[in-house]
Amino acid sequence: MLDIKWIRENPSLFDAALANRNVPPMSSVLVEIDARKRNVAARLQLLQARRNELSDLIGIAKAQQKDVDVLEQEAMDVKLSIPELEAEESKLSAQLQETLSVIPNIPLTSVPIGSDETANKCIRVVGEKPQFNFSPKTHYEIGEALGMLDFHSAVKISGSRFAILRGQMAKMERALKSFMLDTHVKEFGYEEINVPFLVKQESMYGTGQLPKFKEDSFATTDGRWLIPTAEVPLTNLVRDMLIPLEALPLRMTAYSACFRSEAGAAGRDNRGMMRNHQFSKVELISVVHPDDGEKELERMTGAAESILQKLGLAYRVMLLSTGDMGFSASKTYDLEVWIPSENTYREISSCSLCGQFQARRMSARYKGSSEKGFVSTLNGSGLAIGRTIVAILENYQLSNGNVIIPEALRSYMDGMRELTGNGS
RNA sequence: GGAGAGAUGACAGAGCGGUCGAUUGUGGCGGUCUCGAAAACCGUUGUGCGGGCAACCGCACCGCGAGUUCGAAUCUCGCUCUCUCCGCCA
Repeated sequence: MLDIKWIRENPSLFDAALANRNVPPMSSVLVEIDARKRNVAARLQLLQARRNELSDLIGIAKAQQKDVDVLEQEAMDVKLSIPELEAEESKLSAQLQETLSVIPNIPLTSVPIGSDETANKCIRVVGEKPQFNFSPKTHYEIGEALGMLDFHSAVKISGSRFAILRGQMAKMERALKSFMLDTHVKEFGYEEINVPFLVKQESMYGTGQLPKFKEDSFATTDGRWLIPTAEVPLTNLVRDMLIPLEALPLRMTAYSACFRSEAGAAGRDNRGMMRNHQFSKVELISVVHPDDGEKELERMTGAAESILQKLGLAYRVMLLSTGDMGFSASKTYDLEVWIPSENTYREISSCSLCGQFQARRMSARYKGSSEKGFVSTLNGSGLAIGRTIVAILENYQLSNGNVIIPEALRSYMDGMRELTGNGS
């Protein structure tokens, strides 16, 4: 949610920013609604003021046992003209609110301008791509050959776009979860949190999934939503809170399953575990003073990168262009990991600064001795576990079909050095 | 699922239908005292919106939504949520 006051004062800046996000200009509509609303409110308030004044006078007159007929008559007249204006005002407020709630965040000036991902800017390329003296297989070929990735059973049980991990690979998923959480807690000072995977509508609204993107997520029969990311429950921890300035920054990390309908993804990544309805992810959340957002984004991105570095995976950091960013973001770095079978980099983490956009939606504020305001929120994957497994399988594959387990993970896997397809 | 209790300011906790936007305590801020600190004492301290250069003024807000009334935190109804007890259950 953007600040209508800011839009009112900077209509052309606002429209220019929207244009960069492929959204048509909206300032004139918004300013118009806002002006009408304030006009109605001003008239309403005059009537209310008179009504309150008359009520006080009646109270005083009655206490003095004076005649109140004239006063009561005027009070009655005033009273009757109020409801119409009230209805008008709440209608305009709702209209303003609805219009604002589907407008995306404004990109920071450091974000490259462009209409889609082709305008994204590569910030750095890190790590060594593996060299193979054979043609590298896809992760699903490797996993199925090892008997550890079972898509047939997944289809039988749940349908397409699910995966079942078995044996050593199931263990690896569990190891990755612990490894990532431990790293973020011990090295980067995040608090480990265990969150619900079902949330209320208000929570989805707070982080920006609703009302605009309801077709992207799954709803339950009792009106709750399956979280598409742990960002939702984690960030909503500060909803309706007034946080003491000295408590900032808040840094939290959580593992969760994530559920996405992938409604618009027909035909993309149909095979394997790149794009499933359910996947595992370790999420990072920061809540900071609004001045500290960009600095914190760098820090958070660094934390996510450290996982890739420890796992020895080659990756690059992309600064997303204005046209490729998510709804709530004002600046986003994607981490893209090297995928040998596709001979390309694929997204494995997305770290976004949302500024005060989410905080305004969910009323998350901070208060210091001499200042107060909406906090700034950030979220980032650290990392998507399913895609991390994909990357490990492909980058560490051997010609005999086995897969080397990255050293950083071995202590979490009873010292195991390779996925062999034998035993569990 | 059954029965009961409750939702008030950052937190705790009062509040006969008429200066109640709200007593009080804690916390915060400022000060007195002190070499300094603690304690004690004094003062101050809600949020949002609108108007004004400003001092300031107005409106709304005591879970949410309706209603009664000239006037509602206080009365009525509906909803939501929380808590306690019983039952069931991982």
